[in-house]
Amino acid sequence: MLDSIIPDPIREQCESKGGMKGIKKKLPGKKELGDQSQVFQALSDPLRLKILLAVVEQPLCVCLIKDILGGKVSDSKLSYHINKLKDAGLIVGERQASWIIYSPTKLGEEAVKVAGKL
Amino acid sequence: MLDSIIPDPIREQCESKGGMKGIKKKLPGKKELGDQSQVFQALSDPLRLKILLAVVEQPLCVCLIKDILGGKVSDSKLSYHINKLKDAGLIVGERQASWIIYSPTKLGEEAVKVAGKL
DNA sequence: TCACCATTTCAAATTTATTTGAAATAACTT
DNA sequence: AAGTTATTTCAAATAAATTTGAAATGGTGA
Repeated sequence: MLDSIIPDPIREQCESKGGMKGIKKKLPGKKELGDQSQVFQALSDPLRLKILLAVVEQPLCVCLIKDILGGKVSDSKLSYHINKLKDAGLIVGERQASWIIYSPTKLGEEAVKVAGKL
Repeated sequence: MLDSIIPDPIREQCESKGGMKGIKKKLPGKKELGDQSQVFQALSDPLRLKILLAVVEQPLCVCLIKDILGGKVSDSKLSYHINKLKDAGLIVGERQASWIIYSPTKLGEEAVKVAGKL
């Protein structure tokens, strides 16, 4: 591949990095890519992002999350999105009497710091 | 809302933060949430993540990106994914003779640092 | 136990994202 | 100008994510 016709400066840069083989080796494997993209996918919806940001401000039960989102979301819809965040490991829910209180995980806290930079 | 029946510790914490109103005010608006989630959505696919990581290692033309991905992607598919990254502002392409060389933007570089933490 | 509230689950309908293959551009070579 | 290579565009097909509404679950308190 490196010997086919490609821009000269690129070829040189590639070779100084061990060629295509060298570059490929630095990239994460299937599992790591899959895990990371699952987290990003959980963050890829404005509603979910807002939910995460909210519980980072303050752990909340589902009904208060709903209140924050402004009434335009059904319970089942909300539950679906909460689950996506949970499955991605961004939040956890703990039962307290009738309610389930959601709070961010370590990963969830990281993620919002990160979101701020983008 | 704050006066309906919810767990006591939660109510107190909320009130110390200016109530639901206070919490809502700290959350980003529609535009900001939308922009951030678009970036996350671009990162939410393993193939795209790999493309971004690759061009961060080394600016590359499409054909070399294709090589890195291991031949299992068609040109049009690859082009589609590259476009998503471009639309999200994570990479830019610059023409050099016959080729278009893709490299990360500032945002793209940030994003990969971030991915490492997740 | 019964009725009630908070939340989740399920399957069907809908929307959005991705894949495919063929055709279009764009720049280089002859 | 015609041919070749790199890359993109387009529309149709497929697949995946989201929304909906109804029904289920699980805890609480009379």
